[in-house]
Amino acid sequence: MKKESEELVGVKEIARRANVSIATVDRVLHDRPGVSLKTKEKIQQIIKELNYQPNIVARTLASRKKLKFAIIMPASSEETSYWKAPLDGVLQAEQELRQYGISVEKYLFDQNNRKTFVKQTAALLQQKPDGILLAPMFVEESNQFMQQCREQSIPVVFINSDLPGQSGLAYVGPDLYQSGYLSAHLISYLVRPSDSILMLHITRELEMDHHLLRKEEGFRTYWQEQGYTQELITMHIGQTDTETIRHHISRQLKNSSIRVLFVTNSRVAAVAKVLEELDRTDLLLIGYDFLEDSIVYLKKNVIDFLICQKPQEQAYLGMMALYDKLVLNQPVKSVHFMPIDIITRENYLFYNN
Amino acid sequence: MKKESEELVGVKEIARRANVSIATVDRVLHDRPGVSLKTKEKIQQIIKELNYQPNIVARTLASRKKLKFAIIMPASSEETSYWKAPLDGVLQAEQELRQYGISVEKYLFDQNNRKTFVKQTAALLQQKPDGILLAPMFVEESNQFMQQCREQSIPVVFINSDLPGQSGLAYVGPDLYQSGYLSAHLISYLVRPSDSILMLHITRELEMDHHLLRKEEGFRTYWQEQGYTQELITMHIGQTDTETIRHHISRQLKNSSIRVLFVTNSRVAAVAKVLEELDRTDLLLIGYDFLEDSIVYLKKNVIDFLICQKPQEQAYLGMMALYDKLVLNQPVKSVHFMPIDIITRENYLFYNN
DNA sequence: CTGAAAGCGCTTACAG
DNA sequence: CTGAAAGCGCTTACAG
Repeated sequence: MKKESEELVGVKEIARRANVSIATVDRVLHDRPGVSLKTKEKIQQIIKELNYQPNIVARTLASRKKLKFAIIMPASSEETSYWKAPLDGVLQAEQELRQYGISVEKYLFDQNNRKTFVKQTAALLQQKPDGILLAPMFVEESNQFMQQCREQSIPVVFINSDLPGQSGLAYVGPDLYQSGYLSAHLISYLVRPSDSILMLHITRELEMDHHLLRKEEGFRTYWQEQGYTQELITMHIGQTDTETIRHHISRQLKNSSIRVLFVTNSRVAAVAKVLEELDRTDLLLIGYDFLEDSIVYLKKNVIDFLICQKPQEQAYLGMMALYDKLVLNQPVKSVHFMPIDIITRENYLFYNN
Repeated sequence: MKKESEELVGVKEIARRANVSIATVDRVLHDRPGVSLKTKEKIQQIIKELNYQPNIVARTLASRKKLKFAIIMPASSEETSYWKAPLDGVLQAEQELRQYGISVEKYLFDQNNRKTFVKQTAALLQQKPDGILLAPMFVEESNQFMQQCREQSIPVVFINSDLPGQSGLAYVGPDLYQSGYLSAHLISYLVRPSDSILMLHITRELEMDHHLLRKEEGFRTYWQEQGYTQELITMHIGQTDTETIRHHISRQLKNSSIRVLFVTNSRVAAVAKVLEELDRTDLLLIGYDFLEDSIVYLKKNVIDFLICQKPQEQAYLGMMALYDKLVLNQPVKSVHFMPIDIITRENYLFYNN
């Protein structure tokens, strides 16, 4: 009985019961104007009674509406291939969404050059996309961009990191504080009472530091909560070339009890290279992200742990959030924290970004 | 130009070019009989030239074919709620697949009683499903079941563990050997030279042991490869009640240097309970699976690490493999190993089964 | 404010 | 072996 009624529920049946045409039902369904209040209420009542669920497949086929999504994120670079993964996520989403008539335009910028970001946002807005996926690396410029999106009523989803004080449609990415907190926990198993820990922020753009500093904050909080007394040395290296890194690290290692190095981003591969050259692979090295370079050192046991946050999935889910909102008209979770994955020599083969 | 041609590609255009009706194109598309070889080849040629991609949305809408999937796995029980997660994965898939006309029938059995499995497989086959998701707990009975599925040409996807010597459509689950190997690596960071390790297999059904023994094998291999000399005590506990577990563990702990306990399945929660009662939470405890009970002890720092393999996703992906094969006619990866996740007090909040 | 009709790109009987 | 026609459940002009 229940089944039968379920079979019948469609615009046609609703129209029949309301004594109107399916066009009118469609108007109510989409809250379009041109329906008398009385008819509207009657139809809404029937929709409710029947617990009508629209057939998304039919809707997609009939509506030739083509949506345009735009993404803007850093380009993968010599310096770090991190951004290849999010782009892959975008590509995956694009492929799945293509059959629903959604196209995706990609705008990449140089994460060491905020001007390229501004330029790309301008180009992007000219295309008048229906939804935007944004990796907000530059706080100030991103704020301005958000302002424009708001004016044009274009929903924006953040990935990788959010934008302090701004709320887009959703954020998909790591909880940076917890990420640092976790690292501290992990490291607490590895250090002896007399060891020191060297925490390294390796980045050119100061702006990105709010990112790294959140991790440090989480780390320090854990350390204090636990009452650990090991020395914690923090260091900022403003150049990302091996030369500079080697210089600073070898100096630090000369006269100290450092036994653990914690790199707060994907530059851990560069540190691994340095440690290998210095013949100090005995040290424990922990860092971020699942990059090919890093995996090489993970296999060689130079890097001990990598903390990853599924960059590909971040982008994929971000795109799907736009789809849920814009196509399915579904509510979207405003914050979606990614799992914090710990990668080792043994499980890396099974890690899917 | 390219774009224009892409717009036009559909059965209609193919039919026009081949000078046939779209019905004939459809026949070729689905490799149905009733087309002369000459016509068939001509059409295939055009399909290739045009790089025709069928519109799945239209196809789904037009084809009122209703597929029936069946799943058979253990029921979640008092003893362990592990199987709740895979069922959730099935439910999630069911919801997404419903709109494509796919229904899912669930057959659950008691993992401590192989007769219930046999009974359920019989009931399942009577329904003549188009595809099956199977957690093959009982090797012999599962083999017989597979035989029947083969006779009826029903594709089967394994989850959780595969079936030695049998190949279904696909396997989605952990690489058990690597899982044990990883545990050993993790534990190697935690033990001091004088410590001993207690490895615990807690299970009633001997049959399931091939599962656990694979993990032990991986563990031992790592330990040997690395040349570690710490004592490794293995123990099988055939009852899963707290009483029995306490009895065995307290005996072991009495006179030994044991400092790490490694439980090879989800019964780690019971061990945690015992350790708490014995006031031996100073010991390091590592086990499997993301169960509520275990998380409680993880938070309390009684359990130190949990190794998880996304049971929910296993089932979800298994269902999707059936969909890819049966609906989209796409090739399916015959083995899909899950990532090996390490869960701690700090990252559990961000873990999605 | 409302409805009749065409159409989205396929599949499915049915007729020949 | 092949084709004309109806239909899947919606949306979209268009006419009134």
